[in-house]
Amino acid sequence: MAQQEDVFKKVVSHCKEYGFVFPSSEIYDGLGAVYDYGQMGVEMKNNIKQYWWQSMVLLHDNIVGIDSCIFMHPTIWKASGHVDAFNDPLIDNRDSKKRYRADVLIEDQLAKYDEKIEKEVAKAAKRFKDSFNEEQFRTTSPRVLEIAAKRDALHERFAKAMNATDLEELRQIILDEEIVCPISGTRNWTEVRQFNLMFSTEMGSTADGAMKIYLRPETAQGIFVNYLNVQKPGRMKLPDGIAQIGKAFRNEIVARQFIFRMREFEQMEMQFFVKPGTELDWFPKWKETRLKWHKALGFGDDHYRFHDHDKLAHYANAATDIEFLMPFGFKEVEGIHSRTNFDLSQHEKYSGKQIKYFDPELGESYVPYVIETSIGVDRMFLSVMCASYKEEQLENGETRVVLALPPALAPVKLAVLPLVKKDGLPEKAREIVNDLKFHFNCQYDEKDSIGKRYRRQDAIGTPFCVTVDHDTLNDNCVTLRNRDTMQQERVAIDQLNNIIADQVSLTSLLKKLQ
RNA sequence: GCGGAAAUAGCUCAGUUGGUAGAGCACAACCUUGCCAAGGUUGGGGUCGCGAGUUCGAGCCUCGUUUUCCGCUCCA
Repeated sequence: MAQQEDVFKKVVSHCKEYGFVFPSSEIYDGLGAVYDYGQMGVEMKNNIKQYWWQSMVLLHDNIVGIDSCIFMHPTIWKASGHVDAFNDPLIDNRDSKKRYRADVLIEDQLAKYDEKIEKEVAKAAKRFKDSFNEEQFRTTSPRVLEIAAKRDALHERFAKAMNATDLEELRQIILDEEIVCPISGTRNWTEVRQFNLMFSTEMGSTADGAMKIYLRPETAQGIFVNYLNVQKPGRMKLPDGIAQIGKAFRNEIVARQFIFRMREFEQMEMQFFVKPGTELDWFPKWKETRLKWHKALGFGDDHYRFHDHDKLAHYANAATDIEFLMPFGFKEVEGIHSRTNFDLSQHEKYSGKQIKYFDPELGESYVPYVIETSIGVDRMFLSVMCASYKEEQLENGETRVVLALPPALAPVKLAVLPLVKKDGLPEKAREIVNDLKFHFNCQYDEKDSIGKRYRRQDAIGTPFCVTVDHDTLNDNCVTLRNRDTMQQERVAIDQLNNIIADQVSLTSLLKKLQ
């Protein structure tokens, strides 16, 4: 494990050293949990996004894409539940250093009153045996009534405090109820603090006319609110899907582990709309479809597993994660959720507009059910980096650092290298670059020894290198070197595009999905 | 946000009991060489995370602060 985390550290510094990922605003000491992509990183990230987009939109004739805005009407986040659910009142115990949600502590306390009542009932049942009338006992026992009264009073006080988001009152409740920390057993509590996980800003340039709006915490809602806008002009029939790639923002309390959890991140989400009652048939289909997409990258099937949720979110009736084996363990990369008709129904309720699909076969309208696949671009990027980073022992005893990226995801596809920096070889190499640069990303490098240049390309994952030597000037052939095998073969310059383009294109990956 | 550790060149690090910064690699130019991290010469790059304090003098001591890492906590 320690060795594995060591690998993770190496990946992080490799990312910085070779222009993949930098801490944001680094010259100003950085900004917490925000990272920028560099010249290599952006190419690879774009390739990942293309792979996903094409697998969704090109390969499924019933899935289309959209690009909705980060700014959306604030009521959308009330409807989705984010305004309530993303606001957690938290409290720390000073002795155990543990942090709790204040509302959860109080809810536990409420449950304890119920337990007390049940205990009383059980005790009485034991005592009176056959003559015991439970219903009567519950409604008349002074002991039970006293506990119930306390419980109801607490419930009312709690609900009032939550409604008003009165943090001091929440703390006072915890003190009055003498709630103790389950770990330390003490009542040494800090203040209750509100953590709003949504970023907000103001729209409107004058102070009095400004409206508080949020930066979206997920891209999904942009799809839901546009469902009929897309479905109608597309004359789309259920089941149909809408895909979107875009930024989302969450003000995480603790954001760590490099780009695994960032405050500004990018999602690739697809919402698949189905007939009510068929959603649990579609759910396993999408699980398999998505797993296949991951496995096609060739990192090994043992790097993936499903993690089915036992505890479901309020909107879901089935949920699973696709987890990837990172150096720090299996971690969620993608979520697949059966979201029922929760979101569309909520938007009907809050907007007052109908969001129904007219089913021509049934001759009736209904709110579609939704299967969601949601994958984090940055997490995907990190998993690709971690799985590709290798330190190889060579026969001559040296180690070489190589990024064994799937060629379709590699930022640079081909490096063209003149063996020496004279005798017309650089000019010949430039010619090759100028011809092939229209087809894929090429680099030209004439600095340092040929071996060193190969290693530099290995470090950024370039699948192919072409070397121009003196013979090239006569026979128009070059040596083509393979990154993974380090084998070389002599090929004609006019064959290069044919040989390379196919192997580095997304098409080769996408065909595995059929 | 709490506790622990750390912060010196692009990277990895050294820097003695306090005396105004070094190495290797990397980078740039030139020479030599030419198929798997070659050699030589020269050069660029650091107000030692930031701000105070102690001191004649702080990379080093004290306090504060920021960031990162580990643990806790949280995670639609």
